[in-house]
Amino acid sequence: MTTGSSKPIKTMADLANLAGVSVSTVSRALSGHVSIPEITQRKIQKLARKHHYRINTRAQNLRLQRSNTIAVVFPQAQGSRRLTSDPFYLQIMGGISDELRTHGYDLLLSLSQEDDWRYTIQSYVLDKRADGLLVLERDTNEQVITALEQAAIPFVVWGPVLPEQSYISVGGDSYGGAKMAVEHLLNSGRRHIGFIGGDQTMIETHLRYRAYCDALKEADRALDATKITFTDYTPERAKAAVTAMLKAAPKLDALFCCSDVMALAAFDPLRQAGRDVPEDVAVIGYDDIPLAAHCHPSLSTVRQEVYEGGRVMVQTLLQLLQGEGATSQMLPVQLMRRDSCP
Amino acid sequence: MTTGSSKPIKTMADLANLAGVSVSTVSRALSGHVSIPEITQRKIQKLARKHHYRINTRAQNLRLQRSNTIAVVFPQAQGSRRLTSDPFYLQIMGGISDELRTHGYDLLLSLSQEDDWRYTIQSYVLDKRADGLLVLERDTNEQVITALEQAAIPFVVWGPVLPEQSYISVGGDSYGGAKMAVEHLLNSGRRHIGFIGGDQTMIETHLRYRAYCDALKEADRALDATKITFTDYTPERAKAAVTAMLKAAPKLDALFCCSDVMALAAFDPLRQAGRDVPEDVAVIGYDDIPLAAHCHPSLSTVRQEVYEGGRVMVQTLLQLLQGEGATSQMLPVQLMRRDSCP
DNA sequence: GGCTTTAACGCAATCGATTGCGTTAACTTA
DNA sequence: TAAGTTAACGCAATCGATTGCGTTAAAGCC
Repeated sequence: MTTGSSKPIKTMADLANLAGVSVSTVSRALSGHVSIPEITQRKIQKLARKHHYRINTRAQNLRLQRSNTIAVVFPQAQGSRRLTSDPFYLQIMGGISDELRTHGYDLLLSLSQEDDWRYTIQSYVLDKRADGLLVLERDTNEQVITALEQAAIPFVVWGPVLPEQSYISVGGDSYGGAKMAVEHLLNSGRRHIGFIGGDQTMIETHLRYRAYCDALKEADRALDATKITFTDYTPERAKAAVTAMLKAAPKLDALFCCSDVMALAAFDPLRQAGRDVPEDVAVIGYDDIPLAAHCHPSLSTVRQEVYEGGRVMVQTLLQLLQGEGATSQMLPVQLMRRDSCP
Repeated sequence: MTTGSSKPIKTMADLANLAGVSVSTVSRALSGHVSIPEITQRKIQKLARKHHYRINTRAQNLRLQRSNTIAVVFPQAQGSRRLTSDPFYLQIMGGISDELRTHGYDLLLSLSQEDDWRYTIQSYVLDKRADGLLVLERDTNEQVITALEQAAIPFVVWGPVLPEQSYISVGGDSYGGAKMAVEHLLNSGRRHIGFIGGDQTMIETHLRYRAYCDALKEADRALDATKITFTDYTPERAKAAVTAMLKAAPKLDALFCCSDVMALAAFDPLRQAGRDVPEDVAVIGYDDIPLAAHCHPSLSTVRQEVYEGGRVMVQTLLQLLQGEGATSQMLPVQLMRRDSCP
């Protein structure tokens, strides 16, 4: 076996030289075009393998007017640090990454601050660096979605599906999940149920809050503003919120939090106030992050199939890109009963 | 103001037409070349802005033989799910992303399984889709690093700096951090200190284990195999490890864990066994994830400046790419004394 | 053998930029 | 006014691929 490695084969031209044919023939041979006899195809393919030749994807994409890349953006509100504190995002990224790879797409990541939105959109899609966008959190005022729609950029948003929405989203059943959780608290005999959510303008928080209200109403319980807090999806803010809530509403006997990270952070002020979980205060979170089942007490929570959700987002976006009609999808959620509210 | 939007300006040729000059002139005007008088430069730049023209980065990069992109790979060992369970990774990604943006680089992400390593390397760098690589966890057997070195691909690894290493890495002082932690446990009067780490072949775990051994030795304590477990960086495995350890070593009065997620997962089996934290068993973790300060009891831990670490990795890689000499960096760590071991 | 058919492959334009070099016209100088 | 200088800009090659169309030569047919 004489692997005469005279010079590295970097381009099709190199390979064409070596094979004694033209670049066109190499291109067609590698892509299996009919006009090249199988014998020649195999010969050239073999040569390419031998010299570890790989098509330059970027040149190919330029020629083919595509990018074979999907950009993922996290439009994190300014000041929010949920992004770097919540494993939720890692799980969804795992699903997105795996699914993109099976389709041969690259993943361009942008952990952008709110300010950078317009720039990000233009820079990624108008530059043709990405074929489409995956948006992992709604902008609070939906400016971004409007911008994306105007720019005619294919995109899929993570979030609950609303009846009248003009864009496509994939997300868990926020309303249903929260309803199950609050009803479970009510069924456990709890009467003073607190709510801790993210920013009020977030659609997810909004839906979960509505579910909370509806569940209380159906149980003939009145709303009590002292037991309702809209804050930020971070442990710090959640902790502060619970501390304040305990002061304002000492009879609190249950807590529904819009994320597991917030729920876990609630344990500390509760214990410091002498309340046992779940005996004195039952707690239910949201997401079912890996730690939820393995903390103490283990956390009851609404499980979202987030990894699967990431994969579905990709599938949906690719359908959009291929011009097939795609539809929003509401993924089922599941109440995980654990020790914090058995 | 007559914004006659006849047709969208997508390419330099469009813009050149509009301005009545050649493509070359537009190119030079936009890049501020001296041979174009300032008057013309400003005129063309203004026109470009007016029509929201943006240079096609991919074409530009092809021409300039660069990619302006850095790829981040997570060589997760098969079966390990740390990737999608540990906020550690999110923090480091935040630093990487922010720093890359300030330098105008794109971020290509690959959450690859071990199998895909060779493919990933070839596909990203040999295809010239990325100028360099950031590696977020060492392969257990360092095969990958060898492959990268052979392929002459610029890369920077996250991890502790070893005296004789041939490549460049950025990481916290694993040995020093662990030493501080175990010494703090000893100073608190603990005598039966357990160790829970990741895979034994992981350099970080190895260094922390050596620090643990050295600290015990210096305190004239013998090693006890029943109090040492090498497992996986996930809450499930950590929990199982602690349960087993409590059976085998009932006198356990302290626990040092190689990640906060493992430490938090240790709380549950400890409590179930009737041990209070920190009264009966003190616990120290590693990383200082956001939740650590806000759980109950709040977690003592070794803080790594992970966000900053991500930024340093990028800076180091960019230095490498510019041909400047770059050096490995050991970032300082800090013992955060909280309630789990005050 | 001459003509048509067709298999196999090459030429050259193209994707959207950059850049060395050549060209044009205005300006300077003798 | 003719020759030389220089400012301003265009031509065309180039990065590494793809592809419509044209060309060549062998094969088929009468």
